[in-house]
This record gives sequence, C-alpha cells and structure tokens, in this order.
Amino acid sequence: MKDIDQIINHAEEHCRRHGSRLTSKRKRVLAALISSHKALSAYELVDICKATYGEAIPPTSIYRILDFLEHEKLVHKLKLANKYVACAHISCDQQLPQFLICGSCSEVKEISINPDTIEDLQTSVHEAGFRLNSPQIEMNCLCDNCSVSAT
Amino acid sequence: MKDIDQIINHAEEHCRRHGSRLTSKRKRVLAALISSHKALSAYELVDICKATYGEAIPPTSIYRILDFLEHEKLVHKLKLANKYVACAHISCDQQLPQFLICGSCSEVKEISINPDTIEDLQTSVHEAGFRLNSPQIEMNCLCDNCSVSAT
DNA sequence: CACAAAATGATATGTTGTATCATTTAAGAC
DNA sequence: GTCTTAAATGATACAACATATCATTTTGTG
Repeated sequence: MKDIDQIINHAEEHCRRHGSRLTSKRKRVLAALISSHKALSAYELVDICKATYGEAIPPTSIYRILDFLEHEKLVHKLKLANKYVACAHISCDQQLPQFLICGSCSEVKEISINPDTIEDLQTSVHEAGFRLNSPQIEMNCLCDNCSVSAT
Repeated sequence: MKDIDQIINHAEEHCRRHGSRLTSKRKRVLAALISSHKALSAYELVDICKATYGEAIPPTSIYRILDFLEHEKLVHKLKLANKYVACAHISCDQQLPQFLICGSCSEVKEISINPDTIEDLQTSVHEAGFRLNSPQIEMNCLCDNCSVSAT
C-alpha cells in the first residue's frame, strides 16, 4: 500500500506535465478520496473536507474540483452510484477502468477485465450500430462480505 | 414491429399470472414508454401522460408505477441516465439486459451480448471477490447517427 | 353493501447537480 | 516588488431527480 503523500506527489507531477496545477484544495479533495477507499458523493466530500481541515469548500467548488480531477484522470465518476473514486492506478497511468460497486456497503473495486472480454464487448456494441464512448463499465454487485452477512 | 396494444395485452397477462394488476394508469405509463422508443425520465413521463390523456399523474405516482413495472420486469431503469425504458423483450420473457445509451441523443438499444462474454465477465468479477447483482450492464456510447454528425 | 387491501394523490422535503456572477489567488511581465 | 491578467474559488439561486409521510380513492371479496 502506497503512502498517500507519495501518490499525491505523483499526481502533482502528472498535472505539471499536463500544464495544469494541483492546488491545495484539489489536493485535499483527492487526498480525501484516496484515503476513504470508498466512493464518495460530492456532498460527502464537502463534509469530509470540512471535518478534516476545518475550512469548508462549498459544493460548487467541490464539483469543479471533481471535474478537474476527472479530466486529469485522477478520479472516476461512478454514474451508477453518483459518486466519485480516486483512480486506483494514479501511479501507473493505466486507463481501462471497470468498477464493481457493492450495492449494500458501497465498497468499490476497480478491476481489470481480460482485454479479450472487452474486445468481445466492443464487437457486440459495434454490431448494434453503436460505439463505446469509454471502456468504463460499472457493475452493480454485492461484495463477498455483504453476501455472507445477507445469508 | 409488434402492435402496442398487443404488447400491453401480453404484459397484462404476465401480471395476472403473477397475481398483480396492470391498472389503467400503469398501462398508460407502460404504453408511453413503449411508444417513445427512447429512455424517458419520470418527469418526462408526467408530461407525456398529461399531454396524451389530459389527466395528470403526479410524480409520486409515476415513481410508484415505475417501481411496479420494474419489479414486474416490464421496464428497466437505466441508472447511467436516470431514465426508464420499456423492456424490449416483454413478449418473450428474456432476462439478460444490456443497454447501449447514446450520450448525444439518448437513444437506447437493448442488446444481447454473447453469453460466453457475459460468462467471462462473471469470472473476472468473482475473482475480485464480488458477485454480480444482476447481469444488467449499461454502456455509454454514441450511436452511429450521432458519431457521423459529430464528424 | 361493508370491509380490507391495494392503488393513487397531496404535500413537503431531501439529494444531486448546474448556471451565473462576484471575489480571490497566483503566475508572469516589467 | 508590484501590476496585470488569467485561473481558481466563492456565493447565490435554482433545476432535475427522488423519497417520506399521510390522506383519499378504488377495487376485490365475503
């Protein structure tokens, strides 16, 4: 498990190379996401930032910051859950995100599916006359933990 | 292309077998979804029902009716878009929905992906310690129409 | 018909997200 | 260093999506 500061430093470097800036508030939001290990809503991030740093970042700013982080591919938005997660691969620049979201506890796992399977999916999509915007796929799941306790 | 009344009749029979009732308002909502050929939001359905039948069905009722129709598997909720679509297979009871959603024009296509591919997906999910709640998968796409006009 | 259960309606409010304009902050020129 | 300007952040208002709660209406059954 990588130290959070180290990941933040990597992200900062990544931004610098792209000519953008990882400001202190952006860092706070990213750090909050990284350390949560869960998907968080924008308003949850408002609360967490307030609790952690005393000073409140208003919702509009949080949304803008999330847009920025998403654009820099440091954060993914999970549309199934309307929540946000830090990219699991900030430090290695991988780019084919697939997410499993536990419907019970909101745990999120970012996995890498066999590229052949993704290829098959693409084929099916093409045959239907569509094309995939992004290979980001989100799946409603139960994590093993929750499926055990549900029994 | 099946006649809408015929599909509605089939749906009514389906409900009867399950001991539930497809009331006139539920029929209206389902008919609106079937004839739209697009995903519609709950509030769009409020407007359409009002325009089509004169009499308004309030949002709370629309949501309840959508829940009912979803529970009866006559309608799918697309979480990516916060919209609802009539199930393309009402008349044949198929049950493995995968959806392609055009991010530009909201056109929705319900496709059937190769079962082997779905099987592969399931395997990846299991290896990650999760289990799929439902095989419903939604993918952000562009339809060919919109990708042509975007060029 | 009378009763109970199911369905629908009314009202209020919660959650997520965006539009608009004002203010603050930071980077580069001089 | 300080001036200028562009980027970032803040404040305010509001739109879209959704649910909680309680009241009323409709429907099936004895």
